Amino acid sequence: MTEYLKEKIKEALHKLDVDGIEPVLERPKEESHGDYSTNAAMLSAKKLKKNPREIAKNIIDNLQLDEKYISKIEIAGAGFINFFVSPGYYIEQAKDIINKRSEYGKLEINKGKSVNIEWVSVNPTGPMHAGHGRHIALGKAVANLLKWSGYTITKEYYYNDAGKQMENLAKSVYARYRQMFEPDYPFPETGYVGEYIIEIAKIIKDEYGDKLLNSENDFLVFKTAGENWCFKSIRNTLRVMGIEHDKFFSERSLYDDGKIEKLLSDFKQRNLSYEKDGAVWLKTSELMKDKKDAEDKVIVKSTGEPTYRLPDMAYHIDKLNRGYDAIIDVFGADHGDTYKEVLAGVAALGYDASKIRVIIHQMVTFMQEGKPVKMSKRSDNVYYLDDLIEDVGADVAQFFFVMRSANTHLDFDIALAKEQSDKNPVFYLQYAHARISGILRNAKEVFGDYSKDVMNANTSLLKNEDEVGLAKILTVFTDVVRNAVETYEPHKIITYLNEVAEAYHRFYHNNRVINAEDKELSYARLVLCEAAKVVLKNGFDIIGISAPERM
RNA sequence: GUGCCCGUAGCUCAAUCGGAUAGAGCGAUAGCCUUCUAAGCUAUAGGUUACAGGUUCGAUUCCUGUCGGGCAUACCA
Repeated sequence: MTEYLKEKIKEALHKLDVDGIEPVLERPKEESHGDYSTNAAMLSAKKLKKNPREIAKNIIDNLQLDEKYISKIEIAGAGFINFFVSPGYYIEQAKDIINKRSEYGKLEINKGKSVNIEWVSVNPTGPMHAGHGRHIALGKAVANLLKWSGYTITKEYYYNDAGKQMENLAKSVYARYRQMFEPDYPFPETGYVGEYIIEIAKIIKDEYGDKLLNSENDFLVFKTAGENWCFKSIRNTLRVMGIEHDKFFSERSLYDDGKIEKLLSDFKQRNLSYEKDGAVWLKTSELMKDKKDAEDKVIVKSTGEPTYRLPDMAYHIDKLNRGYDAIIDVFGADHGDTYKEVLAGVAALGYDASKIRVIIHQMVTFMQEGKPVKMSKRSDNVYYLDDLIEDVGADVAQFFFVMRSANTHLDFDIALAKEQSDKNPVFYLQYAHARISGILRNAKEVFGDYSKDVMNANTSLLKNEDEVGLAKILTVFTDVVRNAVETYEPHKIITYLNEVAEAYHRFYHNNRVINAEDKELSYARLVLCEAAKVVLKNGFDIIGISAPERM
């Protein structure tokens, strides 16, 4: 419908010799303003040097619309043109929704294109903590959105197995192992203090006994054991969250393939890097001219080890070379500044960095009884993601993390999330789905297998406010998905589903669906139920939560 | 100090490229279960959109400044 009206309005504008403006078509909040509204006349006012209301009249005179769709057109306010859609159109759409089922809402805007989305990418130095949850849930929902927009998608996990952090892990495990024989053996100042390190150390002790006590200079066993243990933990949590990556990309492989050295020499060759104080610097101040006080950044430390920037750039170049049409990175706000340097470096070597889109999300504070939950890596006072999922459930966690816009700070109310009651916003949505499912089960008992006949139902019987209102909201799902896709904002789906659930609950409350005495009306209303179920289910799929048949 | 994000109802947050009377949930108050799931529905109260300017037909949205919060300002990633 949106497309249809837009097209028609443009045609009319063309006839009035107004080209090159993009009229906005929106759904007004106020019902008396119609179902769709456009500001086309206001936008043309300057060009035509006429009163917007007068122009609006001219536009309408030049509009050729199908009466089956549009029942009334009005000019209002400063020059808005309001369109009233025929109720019958909405009702008719419900059958269409049922036919499309799991395809309803899917777009083709990115059909035939490929996208790579990289997220999670937690280094295997420990189990994931609750704060990772937002990142994980958001990435999952964005990945779903990309898929719905038509992309062929590759989900990727990049992990740093070459840097200091892995060494640190190895040292920590070694220290815990040795402490089992020598309780006074010192634990490294910057070591990982979590309980899990002791667990890993025990595994090593079980396998090797005391044979590795003198391996201060060869941490390989400890590193490998640590990495394996941590990855197992991480993957397990991801599995519980319903996430499976297609590819795990190791930072080390970039070194092994010589890509780091190649990159370094490329920068040198182009005179984009220089040596100072024993380190190699990248001329980021020149590469990022639009940023006022950009400083040059170190890419190889004076110790000879590259900083994270170099492998990060090499990694992105690798992805670009793999030929994706788009590359998505999901980062927390703590990485908000650094990716710009990485992109600048990539672009400086002639790669098309505009293909890379970075989604930044702000941090999370977990609230318990009105107070923030303290988390400290130093003291092992960590709220792990596994604990959170155990406390509130995977669905609830997923929902809460995606519920809010990513670029605003999130307060996660654990008590509210735990609440198995009407206070919990997840259940409001899932309950609508379960409720419909219950009615459909009932319908089967009363009418037998009704599915075929329902498609022939006499939907002209549906005309009260609740019925039309529900049908109306169901038809805009595709527009909502498109909007969410374009902005990479899955929370918009939740806001919308809330409206769907609201419309359904109201409909349910005022209209009995199943009535053995009135089969015709029952069937007509079952059409609405089926269609509402499809929309809820498809929406849940995108945000990544389950669609319960019973609650 | 500087850069990024944010400031909307008592609390947590929405608000379609700048649109019409700024909306939900929680909390508060008052109602609704002999009828398909009351995890529901209905109604009421609650706002100078942090503050001060600017841009224009029109600003929560864009620009400037002030105040307040988060993150980043490493040869950690």
